[in-house]
Amino acid sequence: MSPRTKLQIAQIRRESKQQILDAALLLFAQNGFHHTSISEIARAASISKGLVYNYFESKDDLLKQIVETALQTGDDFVAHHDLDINDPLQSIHQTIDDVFLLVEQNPTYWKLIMSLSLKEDIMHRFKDQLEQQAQKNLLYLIDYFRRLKVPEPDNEAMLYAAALDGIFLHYIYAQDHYPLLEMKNFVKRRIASLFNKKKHNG
Amino acid sequence: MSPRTKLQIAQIRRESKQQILDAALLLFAQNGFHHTSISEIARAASISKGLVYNYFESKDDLLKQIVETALQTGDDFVAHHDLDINDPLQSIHQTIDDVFLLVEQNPTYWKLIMSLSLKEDIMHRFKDQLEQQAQKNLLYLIDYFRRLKVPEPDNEAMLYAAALDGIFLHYIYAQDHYPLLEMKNFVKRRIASLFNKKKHNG
Amino acid sequence: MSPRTKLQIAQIRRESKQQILDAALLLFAQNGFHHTSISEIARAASISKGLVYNYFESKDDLLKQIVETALQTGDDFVAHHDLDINDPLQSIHQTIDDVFLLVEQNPTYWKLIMSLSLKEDIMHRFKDQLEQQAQKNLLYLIDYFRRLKVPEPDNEAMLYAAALDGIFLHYIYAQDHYPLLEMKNFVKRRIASLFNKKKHNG
Amino acid sequence: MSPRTKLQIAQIRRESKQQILDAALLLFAQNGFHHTSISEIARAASISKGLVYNYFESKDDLLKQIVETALQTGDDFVAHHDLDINDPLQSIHQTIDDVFLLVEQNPTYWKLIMSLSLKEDIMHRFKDQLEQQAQKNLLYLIDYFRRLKVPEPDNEAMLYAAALDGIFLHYIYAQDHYPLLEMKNFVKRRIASLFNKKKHNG
DNA sequence: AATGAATGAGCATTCATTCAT
DNA sequence: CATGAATGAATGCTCATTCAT
Repeated sequence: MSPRTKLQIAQIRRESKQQILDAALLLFAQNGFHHTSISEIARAASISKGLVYNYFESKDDLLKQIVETALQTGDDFVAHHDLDINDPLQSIHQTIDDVFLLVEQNPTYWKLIMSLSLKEDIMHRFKDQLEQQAQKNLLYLIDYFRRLKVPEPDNEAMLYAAALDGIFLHYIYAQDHYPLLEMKNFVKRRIASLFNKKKHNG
Repeated sequence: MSPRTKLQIAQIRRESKQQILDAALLLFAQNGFHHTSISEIARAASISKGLVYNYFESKDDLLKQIVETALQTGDDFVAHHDLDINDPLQSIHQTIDDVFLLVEQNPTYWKLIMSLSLKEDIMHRFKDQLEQQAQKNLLYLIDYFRRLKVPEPDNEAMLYAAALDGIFLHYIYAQDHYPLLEMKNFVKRRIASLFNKKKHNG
Repeated sequence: MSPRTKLQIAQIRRESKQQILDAALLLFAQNGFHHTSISEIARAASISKGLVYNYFESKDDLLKQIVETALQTGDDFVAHHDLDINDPLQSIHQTIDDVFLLVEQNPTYWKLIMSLSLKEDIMHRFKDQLEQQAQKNLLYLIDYFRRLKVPEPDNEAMLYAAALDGIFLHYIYAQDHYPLLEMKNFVKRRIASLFNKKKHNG
Repeated sequence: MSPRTKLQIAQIRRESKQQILDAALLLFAQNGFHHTSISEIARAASISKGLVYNYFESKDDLLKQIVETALQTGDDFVAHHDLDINDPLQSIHQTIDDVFLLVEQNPTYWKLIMSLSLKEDIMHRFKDQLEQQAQKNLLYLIDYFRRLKVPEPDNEAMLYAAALDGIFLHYIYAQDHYPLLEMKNFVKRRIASLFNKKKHNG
């Protein structure tokens, strides 16, 4: 009789919206933005086509919200490292653990971001944000390496940044076959060896 | 108005086809496959829309031939290394020079390939070929490292393979701002240091 | 929380319905029937979308009731003239005053009616009613002119009927810039001159 | 074998475009702009939906070209009167003949223009042009009346302008039943009587 | 070999209407 | 009486592809 309470409505909205976001993320990552129709998303989310527009202004807006969620996750991850001020090697190891965890737990997100990051028509809106975040991460890495007295901290940082992105690219491409854990540990060992070598030489 | 000879016709065909391929590659890389219409390609190639279908069965076929050209270039590049059998470090340096040159000279190709490599709907036809080629390159690298007595040649090779792809990813993304030459030299130095360290320790 | 009396409910219904009608009239006249959505009407009436359907069977029904109200106003206006039987010139002047007043006081209604009157898909339901009313008004005018011994009362009546509609059309189109009062007085003067000329000639 | 000549293509294009324009004009005038779908237009023109977009950028552009044709016809009509400088009464009669002819010959155009002229969402683009044209015509009329020594030339002109638009409105609304010829002659007679009265009084 | 008119399937988006609460 | 989530038909528009010339 009486209409639903605001709480109930908010709950319904949150659930429906999440259903759409989940379905869209999966399909965008799997088939690409342009090869995913609103109809497909609706079908995958078990709702009607029209309902999508109750929650998102447009297909572009839907993508935007997905990408922003992904980038926000990355931002949160970086923010949490502001507090690490002690042992740099420890910090790097922690960072590596975190970033691998991030990718392992949300491979679909990162697949989408990587896939989109090369499509300029779609990503020019996010390019600035993406670059800033990458730059921020790079500066942390450089700082760590500098404190570890690594001889060429800038180059070393860029190399490892590239290596990590390359690893994730290969992981996403090969999905199940890739020895992600093995690579993580190897990267940590290699970085430790940089440090050890310096220590021994000093 | 004398009829063209078969040779002339073949020549015209080859040139027209190449014009289309060039225009399509540029536009696909610039604007994405789905955002490039046959009309645009025809206009860019200064021919009519209909003529495209005299040379290519479909838009997909056009893409396929572009990708195959790119992959063939990579194959040729690998094939040429079958002959290197002497100093492994020299070989690695040569390989690195070659692969950087390849990317520098055809950034558009690699941008397209990288962009497409994550779009399963488009690339599933090329995935096997791409993986085989990557695997082949990886095996060479492992072999080089093994001969250099690097302790974990498999991991080291995978790391550098990832690093190279990561560098190219960053280069393609940042285009003009990226210190590609600096990174090339740094990679070479780092690999040399792997070797030197071993030598000194041995 | 005591249940509302039937009277209260009827009161609420009447008020809600009027709110919807007012909002719809304004929006239909402002933006056109097809460019006004039920959502907009509901928002403008500060009620929910669904509630509109408690009062009106459909969007078409809503329009129908608005148009009928407008036509009823016209009918009432004509009916009130049944009683005028004395001085025809006086009657005509009175009629002109009334009809100008009607338009001045409800420009929105007449704008909507005029706008709709040419859209056959919408108005075919009202066309008969509209024509009958126009015919009735025309007959009054003819009768007045006949009693004033105007030489061609039929043509003269049709001319002035057209002139009035033309004036209202221009007024609605130009809205604020139109000298409606000036035209009203001029029309009255012209009609008086018809009469005077006859009188003098006679 | 050989492709069509440019002349043939231009011919085909002209014919197809005219087919679309004719069908669209009819349907827009009959059912209104918003109630006419591109599919309907295509069906009425016996062509495919997509072909419409080979000739018009959008549905709006199609409307624009129709309206512009109509307005151009009106412009041409006005322009042709620049040359009349002699007997004002003769000029007015000629003008009236012309404008009635214009409407009689293209009732569909004028129906559309009148119907649209009250839909602000559609016509705001043409409003300026329409008003300028109306103003120009009005000034001619005022000038004629002034030269005829009519006492209130401005008001008289506005009245007759309104009367003419009202007549056309009624004609378009009643289509076949309206005594357009009779009204034309009556208007001419009335205007002549204005003149005669003056002459006799003078 | 070459042209471009013509087709029609496919897609994003809107919106009147329904209905569970 | 009242709400707004949900539906799905309809529409403007794009574009790969075909085909007559």
